[in-house]
Amino acid sequence: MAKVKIHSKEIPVKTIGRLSQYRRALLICTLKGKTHIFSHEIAAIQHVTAVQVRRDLMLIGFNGSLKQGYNIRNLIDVISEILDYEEGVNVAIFGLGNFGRALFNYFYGKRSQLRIVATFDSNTEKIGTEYNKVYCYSPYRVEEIVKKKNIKIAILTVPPKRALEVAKKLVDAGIKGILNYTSTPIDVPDDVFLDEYDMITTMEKAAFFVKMNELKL
Amino acid sequence: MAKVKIHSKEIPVKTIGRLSQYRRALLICTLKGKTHIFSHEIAAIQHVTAVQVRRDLMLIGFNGSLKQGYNIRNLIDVISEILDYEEGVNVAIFGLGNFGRALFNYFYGKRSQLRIVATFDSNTEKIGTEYNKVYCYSPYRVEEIVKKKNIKIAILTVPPKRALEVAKKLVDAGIKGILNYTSTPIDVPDDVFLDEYDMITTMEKAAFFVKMNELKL
DNA sequence: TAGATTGTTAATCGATTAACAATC
DNA sequence: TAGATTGTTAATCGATTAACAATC
Repeated sequence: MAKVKIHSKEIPVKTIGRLSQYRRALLICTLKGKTHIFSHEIAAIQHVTAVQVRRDLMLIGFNGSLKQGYNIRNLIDVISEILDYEEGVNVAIFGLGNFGRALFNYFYGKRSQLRIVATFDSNTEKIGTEYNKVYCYSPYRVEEIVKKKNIKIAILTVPPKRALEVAKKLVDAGIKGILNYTSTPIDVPDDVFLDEYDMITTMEKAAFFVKMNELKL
Repeated sequence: MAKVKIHSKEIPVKTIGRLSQYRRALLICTLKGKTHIFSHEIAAIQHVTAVQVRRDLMLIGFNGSLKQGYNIRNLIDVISEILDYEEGVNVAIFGLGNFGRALFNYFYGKRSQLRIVATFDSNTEKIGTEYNKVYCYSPYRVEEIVKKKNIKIAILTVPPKRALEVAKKLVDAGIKGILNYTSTPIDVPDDVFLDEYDMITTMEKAAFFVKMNELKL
């Protein structure tokens, strides 16, 4: 899934990601009372080029004016219409360890669009308790709860060894998007969105670059 | 910085990331007593293609045999020689909130190569305390401590509003790699490694895909 | 030999950037 | 008019994939 159709135009997935970033920058601008913005101003906030911004906006069919640039309020609305899901999306966290809890807090209350409605953990001491008023279920109940609560997106923070097995269970239960934060790569069917972020790899890359830079000097 | 030179060959940054993943898969294989592995087997563990694996290994000049594939032990050694930094790399966490602590625990004791040697937080209740035996410093002491402890990599988990200011401070203090987990994009000079992972954007992308998929049905 | 695999070049694909006409 | 900006096409760049000779 590298492209998506909007208004019968093909839009790269990367553009979708940037739209989300643009919107955040724009929201901050409205707080400051700004009503219009130029492409190079958006570019300066996020770090992309002005051409990139214009091209992205072109793809979603949003027009600016030569004198004033883009109307911020309208642009936010157009982006929101593309990105947002009216009723919001229900999310569950699988694995309520440190990382799972951190992600929970990170999202809690921030985005009304994205609601964490359940957590799962295999630790019997956690099962049945509430964390920030959200119930923690046994993994045995994944299928039941995912259906009952209409959970669409799963945040995967279980131990790496259990990642594959849990991912399979999630797909079977009808989950439509998985954010995999374990270090085990997982496979999902084409119609399930998958994002994998592996911190260990990132750190090793960073360390490698530090090393390269030192050798150069 | 899209490419890197190793043995006078240009290697894409993405290959570096994959090498780190390959190594992890290979380490698991050695635990199981395997001594040799085919490109398609490595490909199956991580999710890349066999051609990709062979091409990556070609780039680092590692050869396999037609009968047995690649010697696992040797391959691990070659990858380690490329990625690792003998003396290890010192890392500090900036912002000891939930997320910062989660990352701390995630790394603690796992990678001897990557050592978390300091944390920083502006909360006066945290300053001066130890978290897992690592001291928490005031942000005012960034420059001093970064130099004294030879800290090369910074994990940035401060509140989004403070990201830019802290990042600037880090660069000035001589940090050589920043992993930015705040939702504010930052800019760094060319010689500083930067990885940005924005969870909110990822979640919004996931939600968008869920929506797209539902509309299709 | 037939079959499986490696190593490598060339083709393809996708995304970014350069260039520039049109407009205010 | 000169200068700044948008919108869009074409060129470039980079990474992945296809194709295939060579080898065991």
